Amino acid sequence: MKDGLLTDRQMEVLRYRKQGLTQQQIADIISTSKANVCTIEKSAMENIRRAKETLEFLYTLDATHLCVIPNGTDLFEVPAIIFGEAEKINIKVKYDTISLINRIRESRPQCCKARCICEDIHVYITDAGELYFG
Amino acid sequence: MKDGLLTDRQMEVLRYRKQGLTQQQIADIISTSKANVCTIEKSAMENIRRAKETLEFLYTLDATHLCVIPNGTDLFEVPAIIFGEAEKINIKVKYDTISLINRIRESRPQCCKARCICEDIHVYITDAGELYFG
DNA sequence: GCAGACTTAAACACTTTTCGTTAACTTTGA
DNA sequence: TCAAAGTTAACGAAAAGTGTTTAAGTCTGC
Repeated sequence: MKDGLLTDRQMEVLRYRKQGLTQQQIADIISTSKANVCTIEKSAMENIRRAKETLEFLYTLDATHLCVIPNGTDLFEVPAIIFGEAEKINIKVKYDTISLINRIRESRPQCCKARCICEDIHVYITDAGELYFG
Repeated sequence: MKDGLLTDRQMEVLRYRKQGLTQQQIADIISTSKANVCTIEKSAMENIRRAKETLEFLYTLDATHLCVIPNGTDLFEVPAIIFGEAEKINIKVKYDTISLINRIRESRPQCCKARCICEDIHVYITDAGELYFG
């Protein structure tokens, strides 16, 4: 039973990158070429993308795609967008403005720098008005 | 460039399952054995587990290692340990005692037998006080 | 106990992924 | 413009994942 999608090599490279090392420096440390470090990093990112998409699929199993909150949106404007889209398809969102903002912050902490959404957020909604952020 | 982690076969089976069909019924529809449906479903769940774990790893990348809760610790003593360690580095944990215990139980169910932590748990924390258990 | 639903293990052919090389290419900052 | 950083393409070998089958196993409700 393996753990995640990423191989040891991929995690190793990502950690070094997070520390700010260049591909060449990492290549020296792990004794390979910088081209190889590049491809390892690239396939790691690809795996991360696939992991996200896999969970998106899960949500779509019992929810429908409502809208996308674009990168750069003010967090406080998000509820109005979501309420508007939900109204279009006649679903009542089961959160009020405040608790919706809290849900987003809890659900995607890495997307919320202060009041600014710093990453596109896909919003899914069930018939019952439950929301998912992918 | 493939999309998610799940194969077409795996998504097919999950969709039928969501509709409430038995493995035998699905086997008849897609013309194979029920044992095969079982293994396909199982590997789909395994892939979903791995997708989640992959994203968890991502979070630990921008969090710092706070401490280790040693195997054998009483679950109810954990919050005090974490609050203490976080205070040392001047970060305010964004959970209170009760919700912290719940977070641990949800996040690492296999580590909590009754009130006893039965596996070392590495605790990570972000500047914002968000916690991850690895 | 019995039937139906589900799980498991071993084995097999097949496909995909990974890590690595070399060599040429583009981007970026001073 | 120069050097360092990063990317890309083509290729190979080894490893891992997938879909299948068959046959045996567990678990559950009646």
